[in-house]
Amino acid sequence: MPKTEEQCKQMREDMKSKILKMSSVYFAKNGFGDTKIGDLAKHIGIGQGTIYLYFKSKEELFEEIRKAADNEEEVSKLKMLSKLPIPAKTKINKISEEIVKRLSDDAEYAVKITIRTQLMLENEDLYSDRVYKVLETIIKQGQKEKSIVKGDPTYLADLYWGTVFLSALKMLYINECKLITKETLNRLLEA
Amino acid sequence: MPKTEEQCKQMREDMKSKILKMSSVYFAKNGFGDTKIGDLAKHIGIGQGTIYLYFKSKEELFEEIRKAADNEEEVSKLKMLSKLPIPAKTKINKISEEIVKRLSDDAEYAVKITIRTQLMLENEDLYSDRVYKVLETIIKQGQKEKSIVKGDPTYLADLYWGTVFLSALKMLYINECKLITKETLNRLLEA
DNA sequence: TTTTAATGAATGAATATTCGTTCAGTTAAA
DNA sequence: TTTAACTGAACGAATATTCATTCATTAAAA
Repeated sequence: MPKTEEQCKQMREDMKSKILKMSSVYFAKNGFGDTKIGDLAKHIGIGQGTIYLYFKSKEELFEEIRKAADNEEEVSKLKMLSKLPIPAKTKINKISEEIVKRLSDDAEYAVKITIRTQLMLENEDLYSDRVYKVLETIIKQGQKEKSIVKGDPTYLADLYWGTVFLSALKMLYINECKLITKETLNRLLEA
Repeated sequence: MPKTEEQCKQMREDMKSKILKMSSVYFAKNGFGDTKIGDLAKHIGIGQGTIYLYFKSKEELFEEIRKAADNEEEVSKLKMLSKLPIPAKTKINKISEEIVKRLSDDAEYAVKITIRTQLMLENEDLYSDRVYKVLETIIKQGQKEKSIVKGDPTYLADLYWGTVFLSALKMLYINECKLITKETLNRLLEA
C-alpha cells in the first residue's frame, strides 16, 4: 500500500496518533473497565483488529495514554517559573493564564488533566505530585508577601488544582461549555 | 433461623442495606466496569451468590445505588431555604455548614455526592440539576444584595458544587484527608 | 503478482449469573 | 429434653455471557 518507506512510516504514525487521541477521550470519560475495545474501535471508525496492529494490548494502549498525560515539560516550566524573582501573585496569574489558554486551544489538554488527576487520586502516594509541590511553594511565598489568602498551602493548592480538574472534566463531557476564566482561578488564592 | 416473620424480614433488610452500603463505595471509587462482583463479594465478606438473592443483576444493584444517591429530601430542604426572607449570604453559609457537617459525620454522603455528580456529567440534560438551580437562585439574590461576587450565576454555582464534589472525591480516596471548611466554600461566592 | 494494512468473525479467558447443596436455627412431636 | 423434620439464607462450583485478543481473509498499492 505505501509508496515509499517514508510514506509508509508516516501513515503508521498518523494512524497510531489517531487511535491514541480518540482513545484517550474515551478512557478519560469511561475509565478503563467501561471502555470496550469493540466500542472504541467503532467510535474511532476502524476494525477491532487494527488497534492490535498498533498496541499489544488494551493495557498497553492505556499505558501510553497515561504517559502522554504525564507531561514532564510542563513540570519543569512550572519549576522555573516558581524560582523567578517576581511576586507570587504574578506567578499565579501566569499559571492561570497558561492553563486557561491551553484548555481553550488544545482539546487534548483537558484529557491530560483528567487522566492525570484520576491517577493521582488512585495512587495516594502519587498524590503529593510534583505539580502540587511547586504550587505550594508559590503559595507559601505569596502568604509571606500577604498577597495570598491565609491557610494550609497544601489545602489551597488542592482547591486550585481541583478547580482546574473540574473545568477539564466539564470540557470533556459538555459540548460548548463555558471555559473557566483566569480571574476565577486567581480569586481562589487571592488574599 | 428466623424466629418470626418480622425478624426474618429485618435480617433481609439488614443484609440488603449492608450490601448497598459497601457496594456504593466500591462503585463510586472504581466505576461500574472495574467493579467485579467476585471482588465486591469478597470485600463485603459474603458469597457471590448472596448478592443475587438481593439484586437481580449487577446493573440493578448499581441502579439502586444511583437512586439512593439522588436524595429528594435534600432538594426540598434547599428549596425551602432558598425561599426564606433572609440575606443570600446567610443562606449560602447555612448550605456550606450543612454540607461540611454531613461530610464529616456521614461517610456515605461523600459517596452520594460523587455518584450524583458523575451522573450529572454523563447526562448533559440532567446537568442543569435541581440542586444547581436552587443555588443559582440564591446567587442571583446575593448579587442584587451585593454580597455575592459578580459573574454568571450558573458558572458560580458550578464552581461551588465542583468544589464540594472534589472534597467528596478526596474523602473517598484519601484516608484521613483534611475536610473542606465552610469558610472556604463561602469564600468562593463572597463579593 | 507480491506485499502490507485492515478487517471482523472466531477463540478463549475473564467475569456475571445460576443453582444444587450446606448450614444454622426453629418448631413440634415423642 | 431430645430429636427429627422443616425453613430459608448463604455459599461457591458450574454455567452462560461478555469481551480482549488472534488470525484467516480481503482489498489495495506497487
